[in-house]
Amino acid sequence: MSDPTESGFCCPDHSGPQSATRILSQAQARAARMRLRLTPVRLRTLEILIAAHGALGAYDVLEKLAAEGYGTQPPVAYRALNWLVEHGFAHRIRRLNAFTACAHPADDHAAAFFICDRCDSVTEAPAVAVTAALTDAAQAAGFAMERATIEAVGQCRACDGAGA
Amino acid sequence: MSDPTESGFCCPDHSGPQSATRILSQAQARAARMRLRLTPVRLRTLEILIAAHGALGAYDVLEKLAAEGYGTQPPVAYRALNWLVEHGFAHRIRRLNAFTACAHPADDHAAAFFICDRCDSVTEAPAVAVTAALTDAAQAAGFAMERATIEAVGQCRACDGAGA
DNA sequence: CCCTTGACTGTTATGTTATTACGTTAGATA
DNA sequence: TATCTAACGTAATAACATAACAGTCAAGGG
Ligand SMILES: [Zn+2]
Ligand SMILES: [Zn+2]
Ligand SMILES: [Zn+2]
Ligand SMILES: [Zn+2]
Repeated sequence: MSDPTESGFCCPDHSGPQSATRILSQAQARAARMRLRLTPVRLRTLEILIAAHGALGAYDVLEKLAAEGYGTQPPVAYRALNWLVEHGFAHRIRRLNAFTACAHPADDHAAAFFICDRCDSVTEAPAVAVTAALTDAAQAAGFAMERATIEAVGQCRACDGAGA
Repeated sequence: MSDPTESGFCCPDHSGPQSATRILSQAQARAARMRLRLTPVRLRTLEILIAAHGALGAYDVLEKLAAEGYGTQPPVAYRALNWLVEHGFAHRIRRLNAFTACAHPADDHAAAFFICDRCDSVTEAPAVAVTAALTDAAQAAGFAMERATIEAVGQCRACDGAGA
C-alpha cells in the first residue's frame, strides 16, 4: 500500500515505464552531447537506479551488477555510481547512504530531495529558490559556496494522512 | 596555516575560549531549563566537540572518551552524540559522517553548514530563509516536511584566495 | 526499609558503508 | 604495431554504525 513502486504516487517524475524511458533517453542524449562515455556498467547501473524508484545503496546495486556478470567487488559499484553522480546522471542521498537516478538529466540543476520516513520514497525537486537563499547565507558568512546538499525528511503525499 | 584551530578564522562563532565557554554555559542553561540530564559522558562529549572546532567523527570522540576513563566501545560515543543531537546540543554533518557542537544551543533553530574543502572547518549559520524556501518547495510537491539537512561545500573565508 | 522500575553506562559481537592498492583489458594515438 | 590511458576487475582493509545483553544506581511505591 505504501510501496512507491506499486502506488505510482511516490513522485510525479518517476511514475512509470514511460518516464523511465524518458529519463534514460535524456541521459543518453546528455552523454552524447558532452562526449561522456556511458559504458555498459555505467549504463546498467543507471538503469538499475531508474528501475528502483527510491534510492539504492551501493551494495544493492553491486548485488544486481554481480548477478548480471559484472564485477563482484564494491569498487565496481562505487566507481559507476560516483561517475554517474559527478556527471549529473544520478544524485547521492547522504541521509540514506544511497544513490538515486536524476529525474532531469537533460539540464544542470540544483535539486532538493524529499525523503519519506514511512515508505522511503525519494522525490527530486527543483531547488533554485532554496539554492539562491543558501547562496545569500553563504555570502553573508564569507563562504565561497560550490555545491550543496539539501535533503528534507517528512511524509510524502501518499503517506501523509494515510498511515496515521 | 589553514588549520582552523590555530587561525581563529574558521568561523565567527567558534573563535576562542571565550566562545567555547559561552556555548557551554548556554548548553547547561538549556539542559536545566528543559530538565535534560547532561550526564558526565554527555557533558564531556559536548566539551570535546566544542574544543574540536571542526566536526569530529564518532571514533575520534570515542578515542578521547576512552583515554579519560569512559567506555571504550562505539556505542558509548554514538549514544552520547545521538543524545546531544536529539536534544539540540550538537549537529550531525552527514557529508563528513561527523558531529559538531551547536554554536547556539540557547534556542531552537534551523541551521545550514558550510564545509571548507581546504581546511575542513565547519561553520554553522542560521538558515531561516533557506528553510522557508525549502518549505515552499515541499508544499508545492505535496510533501509534509519535518526537518532538513542543509550542507554546502566550498571555501571558507580564510582559505578562499589564500591557498590558490 | 525493601523492592520494583527505568534511565544510564558498559561490553561483546556483528553489520554496513567505503576506500586503497594493484593487476588486467581494451580502445585511442602516433 | 608500439604505446598510452581510461576503464574494469579483484583482494584486502578501513571507517562508520547498530544489535543485544549485563551491571549500576537513583526515584518512588508498598
Ligand atoms: Zn537531478
Ligand atoms: Zn511515503
Ligand atoms: Zn545549532
Ligand atoms: Zn578553510
